[in-house]
Amino acid sequence: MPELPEVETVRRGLEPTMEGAKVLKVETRRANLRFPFPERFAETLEGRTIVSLGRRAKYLLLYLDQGPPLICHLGMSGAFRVQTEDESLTPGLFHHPRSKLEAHDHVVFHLLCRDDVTRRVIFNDPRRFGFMLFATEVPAIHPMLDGLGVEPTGNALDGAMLATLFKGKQTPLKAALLDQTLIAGLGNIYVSEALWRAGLSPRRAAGTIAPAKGQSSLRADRLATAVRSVIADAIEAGGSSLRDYRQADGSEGNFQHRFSVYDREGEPCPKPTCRGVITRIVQSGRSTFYCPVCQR
DNA sequence: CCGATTACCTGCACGC
DNA sequence: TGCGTGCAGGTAATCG
Repeated sequence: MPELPEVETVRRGLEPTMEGAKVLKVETRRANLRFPFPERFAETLEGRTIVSLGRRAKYLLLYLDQGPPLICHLGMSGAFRVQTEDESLTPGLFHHPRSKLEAHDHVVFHLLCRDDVTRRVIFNDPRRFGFMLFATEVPAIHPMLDGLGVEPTGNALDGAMLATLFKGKQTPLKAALLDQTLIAGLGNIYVSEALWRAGLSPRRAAGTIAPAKGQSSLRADRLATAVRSVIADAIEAGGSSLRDYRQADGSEGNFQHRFSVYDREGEPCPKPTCRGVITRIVQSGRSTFYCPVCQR
């Protein structure tokens, strides 16, 4: 489900509830998600105060007043929702620990929030590709985070850096952009969108965006700009809501209405002067959407 | 080492 | 209505 913009939206959505909250109790309703929960998962969290919420690529980080941060990954279908005690508990079931839980609610955090109200933050993940692990150090060192590439937020990623990262690579641009060790946070949707904005074919060999000797790095510059802009636009729109994905407050993101090519097979290319038709191809087992006319 | 494929899981849309 | 098939935003293990 969530690529970087969705995880950032989740982080911002949870922040008012979780930042400064004390963890009263943690329930896990099965032994594992993608991986087993860490040893003493609940006990380690209970009694702690959540100092702040961070994000690295598609990883959500809960910084605690003591001990290493909790690393959360939403996988394909993970989502958080917040319940306030008053509205969540059915009369007659007051304080019943299982009230209002739904299928695939795997983790329940009982929190005493800064405003002195008790709330529950519930992690739901039908496919269970998500996971929760403790970092081994503060701020957030973990094998899972080692080797992650540059964030496509901010200004660090520019044409020169992209050209260097992709230099000599024969692999298609689609695969190179999905490689989290190069750029961290892009997923299947935003790779298609960024390549359309850049006017570059997903099939083009990644190494060929580098400028020839003495030439300007036009392609690399265009691609870097496209990646940064699509990520920034998607964050600003609150991410994309597909299928069952919702923001933590229950509202939907808006960016799915602004897809130029993703899931638009057969539609005309939205580029004003282009007569192309959006085409779906499969690359390394996953759908890519692009316009074969204006993306070269 | 590299890149491509498969596995992990459930739900849903679709065709018959 | 039911059943089989394919597909879905993730990463990691395996294969050549």
